[in-house]
Amino acid sequence: MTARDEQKEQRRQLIKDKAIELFAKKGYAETKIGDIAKAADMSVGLMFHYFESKEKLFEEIVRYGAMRTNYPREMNFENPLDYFEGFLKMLFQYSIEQPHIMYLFVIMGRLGFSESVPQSIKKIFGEINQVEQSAEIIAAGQKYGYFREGDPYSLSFAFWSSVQGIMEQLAAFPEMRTKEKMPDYKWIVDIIRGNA
Amino acid sequence: MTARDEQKEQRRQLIKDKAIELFAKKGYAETKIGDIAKAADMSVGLMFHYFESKEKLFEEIVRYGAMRTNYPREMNFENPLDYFEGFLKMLFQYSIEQPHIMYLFVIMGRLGFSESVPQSIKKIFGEINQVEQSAEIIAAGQKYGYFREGDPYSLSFAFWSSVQGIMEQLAAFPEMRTKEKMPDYKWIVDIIRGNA
DNA sequence: TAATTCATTGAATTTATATTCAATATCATA
DNA sequence: TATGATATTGAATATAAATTCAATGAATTA
Repeated sequence: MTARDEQKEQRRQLIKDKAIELFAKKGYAETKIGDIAKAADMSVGLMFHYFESKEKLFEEIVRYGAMRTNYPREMNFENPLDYFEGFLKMLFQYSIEQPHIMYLFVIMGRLGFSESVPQSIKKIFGEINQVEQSAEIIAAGQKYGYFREGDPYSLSFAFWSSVQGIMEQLAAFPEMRTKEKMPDYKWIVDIIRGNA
Repeated sequence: MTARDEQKEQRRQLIKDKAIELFAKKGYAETKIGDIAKAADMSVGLMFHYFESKEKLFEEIVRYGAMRTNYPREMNFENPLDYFEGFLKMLFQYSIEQPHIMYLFVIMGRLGFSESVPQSIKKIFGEINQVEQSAEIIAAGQKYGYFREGDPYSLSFAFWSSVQGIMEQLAAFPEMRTKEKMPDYKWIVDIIRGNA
């Protein structure tokens, strides 16, 4: 890769980074190309040199987000509780160091709604189904008493919805993003764990 | 009140109802006046007969939402746990019967972000501080062992963020809004209760 | 019934924003 | 240094959505 290509890649990355933050904080429609340009300190015109359109930029971010918010499958764990504790611990940790991951989470979580999101993007999203996957793990774990009683899918839904909510509020209130003030991941795992 | 005034009030209410659902599902910017008009089965022009502008309509909804999502202060409770259990039980119940309240919750919860929201609206929002109020109740309750250990503000933040997340996901996935599939309010209260 | 007021529409206007484009500057390399 | 390629800008254009408005229809009241 030539020096110029690297430069180009860095510029693109800068734009994506700023856009991720803005899309997470304000949503797709409320984020104007002008906002992103200003955040990345460049002219609006230049944005179109790097990205074909606002939609394509968003699509690229979603594609990236799909990768980044989807570790669980790859994680290996001792027992099913570890699956959730390990993931949350990591997520909360990362959120302080690189708000990045938190923003991606917010963006991905919102895709469920938005009837206005183009089909190509919804498709990427549809392929990940955190709730479904986790429900299976919960169902299996319940047999060994790792989780509380209750419909596994509902438990999984409650758990991931809460995680989503916390990521969103953390995105909105940066003053909560310190070691001291961050929620403890164990509190959240207790949604599915109960006193099992 | 004359018959015509009543008629007018009903029309305004119809518009607000449809708008609440749309604003909750798609956000402010992505909800077009045309969308609301279509949902309320009237012309776009007529919308402006009833509401001065999209922003004023939104403001009115936020004002209404501030009232509806802010019961806790008025609730009386035996012990501090009741405060949260009672509120959540009611909220989840209502969400099935009248998605209304859920949508309002979503709208209110999102106001935290949106730097684009006009000042007048932010002001209404700023006056409610669920997290702050609840933190006090938690702090008081901890002394008597009603809640788990931990920073009261963080606990309150985690709790309300989770509620927010659940309301949002319920708004997005109506198939979860049945007695059987709804999360159990006790699961969520366990965030702050732990095994205390 | 006539006059008045309100409800409603669809088309015209304005405005905000995405997108295009021609011109210029900067960089890389022969 | 000259040439070509890429980066960058600001202004022009296109587009979509909010808002206004004149005209029409329906209800209400004198």
